Amino acid sequence: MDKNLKRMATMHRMQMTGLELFYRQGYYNTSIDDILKSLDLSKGAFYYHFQSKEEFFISIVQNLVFRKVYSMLIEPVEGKNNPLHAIEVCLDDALETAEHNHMDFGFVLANFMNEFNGRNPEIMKYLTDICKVWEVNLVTALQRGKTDGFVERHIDSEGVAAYIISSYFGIRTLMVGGNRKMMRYHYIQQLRNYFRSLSPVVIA
Amino acid sequence: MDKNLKRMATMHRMQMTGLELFYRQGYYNTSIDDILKSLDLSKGAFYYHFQSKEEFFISIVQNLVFRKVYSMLIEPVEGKNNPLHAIEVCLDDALETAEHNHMDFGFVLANFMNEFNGRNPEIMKYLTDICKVWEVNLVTALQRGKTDGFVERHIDSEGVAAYIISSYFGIRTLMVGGNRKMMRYHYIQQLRNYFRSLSPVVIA
DNA sequence: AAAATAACCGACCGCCTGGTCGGTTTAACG
DNA sequence: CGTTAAACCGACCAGGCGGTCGGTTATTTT
Repeated sequence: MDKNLKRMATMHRMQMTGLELFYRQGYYNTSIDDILKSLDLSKGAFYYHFQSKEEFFISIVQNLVFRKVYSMLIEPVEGKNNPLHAIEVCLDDALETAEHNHMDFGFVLANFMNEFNGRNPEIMKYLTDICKVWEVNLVTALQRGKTDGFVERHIDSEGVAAYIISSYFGIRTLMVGGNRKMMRYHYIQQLRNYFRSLSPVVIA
Repeated sequence: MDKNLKRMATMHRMQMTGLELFYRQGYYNTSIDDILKSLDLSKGAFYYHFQSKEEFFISIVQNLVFRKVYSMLIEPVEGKNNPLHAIEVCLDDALETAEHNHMDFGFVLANFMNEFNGRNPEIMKYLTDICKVWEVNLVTALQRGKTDGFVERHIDSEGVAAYIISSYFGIRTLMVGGNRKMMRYHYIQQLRNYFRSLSPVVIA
C-alpha cells in the first residue's frame, strides 16, 4: 500500500520535471537523460515506470496539461453570469502567470501543438482534443450569454470561440520576445474592444 | 562568372529545400542529411557552401522568410487607402494559401518563434525582428488610416497591431487540427467584427 | 530471519547527429 | 591543350540519443 504511494510520488515527480523541461526546451530537444539528471534518477527508474518517451509524454498531457487547462481556462468561465466578462478576467489571469514567466497552460498547449503538428499524429490528437474541449465550453458559455442578454443574439458562437482561442495562442507567441507587461495590457484592451462589438447595443 | 551563378543556384536550392523541411518537421527534428538526401547532394557540398546548420538556417530566415513576409504581409497593406480593409484582404489571402496546406510565411514565422523561444537567443532575435517590422508597418498603416478617416482616432495603434498579429498567429496554430476552410471563414468574419469596433461611427 | 517483490542503478547497444577532411570531378581560362 | 580552382563526394569521428537488461538495494510479507 505504501509502495503504491511511493510509486505515484515518483511518477508524479518525473511528470512534473518532464513537463517543465519539455515546455522550456521542446520535446524533441529534451532527452530523457536531461530529465533524469535534474531528478537524480537513472534510466532504470524511468523505464520501470514508463514504457517509452512517447507514452511518458502522453501521460503528462493527460494528467497535467489537460487538468490545468480545465481548471485555469474552462472552469473559471463555466459558472459565471456574464461570459464575456468572465472570459476576459480568466485570460487576464492566465496572462499574469505568463507575465511572470511561469507556465500558463494555454501556452503549453499551443506550444506543443506547434511542435507536433505534422510530426506525430497520435500526440497531436490528444492536444487538439483538449483544444476542442476548451472551444466547446466557450461556445456553451456564449450561447448561455445570449439567452441571458449578455451577448448579441446573432453572433456566431463557434467563430467567436475560435477567434478568442486564436488571439490568446497568438499573444503568447508574441509575448516571448517583447515587453510582456505591456503586451498583456494591449491584449486585454483590444479583447475588450472586440467584445464590445459582441455585446447587445444598449438602448439609452 | 558562370561559376558564381552555379554557386548561387545550388545555395538557393539548398535553402528552399531546407526551409520546406524545417517548416514541416521542425529545425531540431530535421537533420542535414535529410535535406541532402532529397537534393541528391552530399555533406561536402553542404559544408562547402555553409559554415554550420545554424548559419544555414539564419541565411534562410533572412533570404527567404523575411522577403516573403514582406511581400505577402507588409507590401500589400502599404499603399492602400483603407488600412483595415487592406489588412483584411491580405490576411484572407494568406489564409487561402494556408487552407491549401502550402507554406504561408506568417505561420512559418510563428512556428519558428515557438521552436526557438528560450532555446536559441540569436536565431530568436532574427525572428522577432521580422515580427517587429511587420508590427511597425501595421502601426504606420493604422495611423495613416486615422488621418484619412478610416480608423477611429482614439484607438491604440500599437495595441491593435499586436492584436492583429496575435490572432493571425493563433488561427494558424488552430487551423492545423481542424476544418481549415471553415476556420478561415470564421476568422475573417470575426476579424471584420473586431475591425467594426475600430471604425469611425458613421453618422447616418 | 528469510523470502519475495517493488524500486532503482548504470553499463551497454545500435543508431543517428553535426561536423571534418583528403580526395575526385567539373568547368573556366590562358 | 594543360592548369587551376571551384564544386562536390563520402568515409569517418566523437558525442548524444532512446531503449535494454542483468544486477543491487529497499521495503513488505510471511
